[in-house]
Amino acid sequence: LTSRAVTDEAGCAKGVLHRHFADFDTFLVDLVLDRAAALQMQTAVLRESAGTGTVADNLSTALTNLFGPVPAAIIPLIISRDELRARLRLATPGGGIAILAQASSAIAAYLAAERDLGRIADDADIDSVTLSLVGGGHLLFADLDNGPPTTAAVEKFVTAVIADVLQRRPG
Amino acid sequence: LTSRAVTDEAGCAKGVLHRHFADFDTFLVDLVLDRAAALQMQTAVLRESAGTGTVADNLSTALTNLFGPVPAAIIPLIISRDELRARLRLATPGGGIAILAQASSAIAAYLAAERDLGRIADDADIDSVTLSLVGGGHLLFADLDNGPPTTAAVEKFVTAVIADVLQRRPG
Amino acid sequence: LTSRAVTDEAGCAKGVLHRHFADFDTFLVDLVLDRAAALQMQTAVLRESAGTGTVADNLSTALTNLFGPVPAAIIPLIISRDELRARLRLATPGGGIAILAQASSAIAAYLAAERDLGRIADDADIDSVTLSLVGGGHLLFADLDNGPPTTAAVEKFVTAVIADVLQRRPG
Amino acid sequence: LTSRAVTDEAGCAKGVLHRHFADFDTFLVDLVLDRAAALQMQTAVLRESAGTGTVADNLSTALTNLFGPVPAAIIPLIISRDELRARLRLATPGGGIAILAQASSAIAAYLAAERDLGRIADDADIDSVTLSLVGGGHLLFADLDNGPPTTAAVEKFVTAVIADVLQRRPG
DNA sequence: ACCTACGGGACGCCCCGTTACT
DNA sequence: AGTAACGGGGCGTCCCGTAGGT
Repeated sequence: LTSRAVTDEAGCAKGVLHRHFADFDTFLVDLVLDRAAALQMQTAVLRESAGTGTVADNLSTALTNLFGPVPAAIIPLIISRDELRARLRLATPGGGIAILAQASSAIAAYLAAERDLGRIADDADIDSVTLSLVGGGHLLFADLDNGPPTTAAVEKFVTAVIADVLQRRPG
Repeated sequence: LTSRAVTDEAGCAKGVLHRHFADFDTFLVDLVLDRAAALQMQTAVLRESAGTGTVADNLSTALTNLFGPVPAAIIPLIISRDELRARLRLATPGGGIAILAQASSAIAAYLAAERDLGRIADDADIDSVTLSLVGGGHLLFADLDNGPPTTAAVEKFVTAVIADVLQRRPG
Repeated sequence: LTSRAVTDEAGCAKGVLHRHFADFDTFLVDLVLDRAAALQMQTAVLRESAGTGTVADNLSTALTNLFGPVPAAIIPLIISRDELRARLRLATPGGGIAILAQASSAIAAYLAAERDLGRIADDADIDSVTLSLVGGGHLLFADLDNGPPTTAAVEKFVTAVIADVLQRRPG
Repeated sequence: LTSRAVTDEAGCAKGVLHRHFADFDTFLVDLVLDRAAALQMQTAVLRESAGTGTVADNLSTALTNLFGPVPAAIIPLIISRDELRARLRLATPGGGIAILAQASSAIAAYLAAERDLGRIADDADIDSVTLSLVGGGHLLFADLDNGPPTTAAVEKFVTAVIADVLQRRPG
C-alpha cells in the first residue's frame, strides 16, 4: 500500500494527498477513522436488534458486517503498521484501537442488552464471550487468501460460542 | 523489518544474509518455519498434558506459550506480507499457514484427547471451541503495545470458553 | 556507466531518471536511438554529397562524422551490454543494430549512388568496400585511449580502400 | 563476467583466484595474454604460408582463426573494460593492444612477405589493406548474436579487399 | 594450499515529501 | 487548487577482496 497506489486509484495527482493530509500515515489514520465511523452505523443496527429475532442470527449478521471486505482490508494495516496503530490509539480516547475495539464494545453492549432483556444468562461472562466472538470472527474472516466464510459456518460458530450463556426458556 | 535491520541486529554484514538465503523473503520463510518447529515442541507438551491437571490450566498454559513474544512478533509479519504468506502456504503441505493453523490443530487435538478421556463432552463442537480459544487468545496477546495479559485474565477467558463443554462429574 | 553516474553528470537526482524511463536499460536504448537519429542527419548529408567533390573526401568526412566522439562512446556500450544490444535489435526493425548497421547502410547507399553516377565501377563489390570502410574506420576511431586519427590518416585509408573501385576517367 | 562465474566454471573456489592473481583485472590481463600467446602460433602459420596456396585463401584462413570463438569472446572485453585495456597496453610494449594489434601486425607482416615474393604489388598500401582486413573481419565475426560468417562470405570479402593489390601475372 | 564465510561498497530501483508551474 | 516534476533516503541485491577453518 503506497501513496502512489492510493492517488492512482483515486485518479488524482500525488500532491493532492499531501495538501489535505500532513503525511501518508495521517491519511491512513483518517481513512481508518472514516471507515470506523461507517461501522458505527452497523453497531447501532446491532444494538437495536436486541430482543428481536434470535441472538445467534443477530450476532452472525453483526460479525459478517463487522468483518466485511472493508474492515478485513483495514485490520491487517492496523496490525502491521506500528505508527498507524499508535496514532489510532491516540485518536480513539476510549481505549483500544479503532475497528477491533469498536466491534468488541458493540458486541459487548448488545450482549448486555440481551442479558437485561433476559435472553442471556445473568451470570454470563460477557467480556469472554465477546472476546471469543470477535477473536474467532476475526480468524474466520481474516483468511484473505480463501475468501469469506459461508453463512452456515458463521452461524455454527456463533451458536457454539453462546450456547453456554443463552437463557433457556423455562419448560 | 528490513534486511539491514536484521543484519545490524545480528551484528553481521549484509552479505551474510544473502549468502545463506536466496532472497529476503526466503529468509523470512525459514525464520517462521524455524519458530514454528520450536512451537511444535510446545504443542507436544500440550498433547501429553491431556488427562493431567485441569483442562483450563492446560489450555491457559498452551495459549501463553503459543502466543508468546516470538509468535506475537511473527504473526503480524505473516498477516501483512502477502508473498511470505503465499510461500508459507506452499511450504506447509498440511494446509493452512504456519503458526496460527499450527496452534489451532494442536488445541483441537488436545480437546479431542480430553473428550476421549471423558473430560470434554462427547457432543462438544471442538472446532468452534478451538476457534474461540485461538481467536480470543490472539486478540489477548496481539495487543503488542500493552504487553501480554495477566495469567488471571487468560485463565478467566479460557474458563469461560470451555465452561459449556466441560464434562461435569456425575453427582 | 551507472545510473548514478548519469544523474550526477546531469546534475539531477536519481529519481529523475527513473521517472522518465522504465529502467536503466530503457534509458540506454533511448539514448542510443536518440544519437542514432542525430546520425541519420549526417547520413543524409553523405547521400546528397554523391556526385560532388571527390569520393574520397566525401567518405572521409562521413567516417569522421559517423565515428565521432559520441558514437565512439556508444559503440562499446552496444558491444558489451547484451541486453542493450538485444533491445536495440528489437527497436530497429530494419535488421541489424543501430549505429554500426546504420553507418554501413548509409555508406553502401552512397557508394551505390556514386556508381549510378559513374564515379564507381559498375562491377564494384559495394558490400565489401563498405565493410572495409566501416570496419577499418571503426578501428581507426575506436582507439579511445589515443584520441581520433588525423584527417590525413583517414584520407589515406579511404583512398586505398576505394582505389580499386574508382572509375578512371576514360582517356 | 564476474569472478564468481569464472571460478564456478573452473570448478574451484573463489579464493584460489586471488591466491594466484592480485585482483580480478590482473587475472583478465593474464587470461588475454595467454590467449594472445596461443594466437601467436597461428600468426606463425600465416607467416609461413607466404608464397604457398593463394593469398586470398591464406588471409581467409587467418581471419577465421584470428577471430575465432575465443578472440571473439575476448575482444568485447578489451573494448568495454577500460582498466583491462589500459593494463594490456602497458603489458604489450610493442604498441597497441593485444589481440587486435597482434592480428594487424601478423597480417601486415604476411602481406609484406607476399610483396617481397612478388604476389603483392610493390606500391601496395599494406597498412591500409591490413586495416581493411582486420576491421572488416572484426565486423564480420563480431556479430555475436548471429554466429560466425560462412567461409564463402569471408573469401568474398578478402578477395575484394586485396583485388587492387594482387600482382597480376603477366600474360 | 584450498575452501567456506564474511565485510562492505555500489548498483538499480522504489517511494515519500516537496516544489515550481498552470 | 491541482498538476507534474524533482530530491533524496532507503531497500534488496550483487559482487569483489579478504580472513579464518581444515
